[in-house]
Amino acid sequence: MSSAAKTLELLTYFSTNWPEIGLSQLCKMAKRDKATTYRHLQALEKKGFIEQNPMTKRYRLGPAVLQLAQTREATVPRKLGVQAPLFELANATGETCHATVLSGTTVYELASCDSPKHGTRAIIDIQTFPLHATASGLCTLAFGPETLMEVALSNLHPFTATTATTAQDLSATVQTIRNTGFGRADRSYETEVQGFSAPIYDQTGHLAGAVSVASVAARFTPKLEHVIQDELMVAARQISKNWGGTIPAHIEALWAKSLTSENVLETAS
Amino acid sequence: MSSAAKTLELLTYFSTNWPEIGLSQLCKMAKRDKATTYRHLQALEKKGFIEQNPMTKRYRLGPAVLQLAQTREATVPRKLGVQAPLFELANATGETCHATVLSGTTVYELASCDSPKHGTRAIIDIQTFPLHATASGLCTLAFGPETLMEVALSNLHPFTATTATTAQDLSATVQTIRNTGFGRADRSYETEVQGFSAPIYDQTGHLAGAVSVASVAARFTPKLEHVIQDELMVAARQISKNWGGTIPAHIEALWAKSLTSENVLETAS
DNA sequence: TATTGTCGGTTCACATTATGAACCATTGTT
DNA sequence: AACAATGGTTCATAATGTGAACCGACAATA
Repeated sequence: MSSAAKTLELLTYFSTNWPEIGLSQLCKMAKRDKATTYRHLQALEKKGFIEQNPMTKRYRLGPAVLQLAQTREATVPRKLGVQAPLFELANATGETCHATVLSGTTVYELASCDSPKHGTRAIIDIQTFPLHATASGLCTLAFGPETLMEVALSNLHPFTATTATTAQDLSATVQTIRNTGFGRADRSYETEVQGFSAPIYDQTGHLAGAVSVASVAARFTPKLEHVIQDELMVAARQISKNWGGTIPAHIEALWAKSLTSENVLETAS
Repeated sequence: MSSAAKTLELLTYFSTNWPEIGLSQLCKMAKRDKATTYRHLQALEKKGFIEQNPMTKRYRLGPAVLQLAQTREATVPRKLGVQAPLFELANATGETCHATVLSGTTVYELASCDSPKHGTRAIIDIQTFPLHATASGLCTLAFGPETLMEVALSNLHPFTATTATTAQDLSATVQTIRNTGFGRADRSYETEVQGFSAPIYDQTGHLAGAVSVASVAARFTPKLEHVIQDELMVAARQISKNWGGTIPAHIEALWAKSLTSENVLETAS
């Protein structure tokens, strides 16, 4: 790994829960030598990516990141295009919703919205979504570039008892998603949470991200599933539109089929 | 310069005016070898700091910066504490206002507000403020850590005819500021712009940034100067309060004196 | 007061890593 | 067809990164 990559990696240890980190602490987290870590921190500090709290001597994120974020959002207004549909989705489903973006081979959280009374809230803990265990990740895996599968297979961390941990399991899960048009994670990341997800597309015509609903398994019902899928389609279409893309025909076809079969179930019950 | 620093430096070339940059172009800007730049870009991309537009093959800032910014602002809500006072300042003075933060030895733009009809607007061009030529920079130099002077002296770029270009000039300018409590840049960064600035403090008790007014020299009058200084004090006090600090007594004393002498002038004229 | 542990930060011999001239493949222009 | 861009790759060279050991300061413990 390049020295630059190691340096950048240090930034990922800063989070809302842990905003200030001392040198020794950071060494432990990153499992690196103190001298090395110190030099990396120096580089980051010199460029304004971190700064040292003069009181505590600990490090925290610096002003440079604000500028970059401002430029990014002015260039590619992903967050802007996600706010309203995500709020609607949370409102309609009564569950917590997320929007994620795929960049390279990583699924990043972009925004999150609690339902239904709260507005869009700040990202709290998770910053990247595991490809093999979350609805967003699986959805991205199913409809994103083929090369993602290798990355996913290289890290099949078993979060829960139902997490896919073999290539066979994972490929079966992905296949199901490719057949239905919806990502689904049945308590595979957190016990007691069912995730549903739909793909988002931008002007390139490729998958750009995913929108998902995290439903508490306890209060989950087939009727709710129906509502979630329904609303996910609406949200995915709207966000794609806001991002300058459209849902590809083959996905729409899957969704149409899915709806039909659900209607059949509904009329049957 | 460390390889990590070089890598980070690439990020600064992305701006709202120039959001997407190709490999060759970036090489020219950074004056580096193509292979080197390419490897650096790879590192940045792998960590999500940039991404490649699949259409144009050009690079742009990635999603990772959004997360860092979110964490930074959640940790140290600088922007939040600046918005309202800056708007008031722009309103009251009728000029464009800026807030800057000092991080390490660099003065970063934090927010900017056009007057009086426009709201707070995005940062457009400048991202860091030269210490020796801008009101914010000079103010920071005057009331910030002593070590800044070395940094300032190492880069006395002559922006205009009145830019301080010698150690003597600069130290005289700084001395004046230390006597008045206000940073001032008389067409030393842009011809036709008079800058005024006041220091901001946070909970550490040290200077944390500056708030400034960029006044068009053409429509500048002693009366306007009075208004600007008056409003700068209000803004600096409020922002310092929002950042958990207060204006130190010696600065307040300078301001009080400055006001008195102005009143004398006023009654005399 | 002496001891111990931890902190942020520094040194220097060692070797991994970065570097850039020259190269290739592709695309659009003249 | 020749040319000039582009993004991307190779490999010998050399600069840069690395980490065990060290330092001084501070805090808790005995």
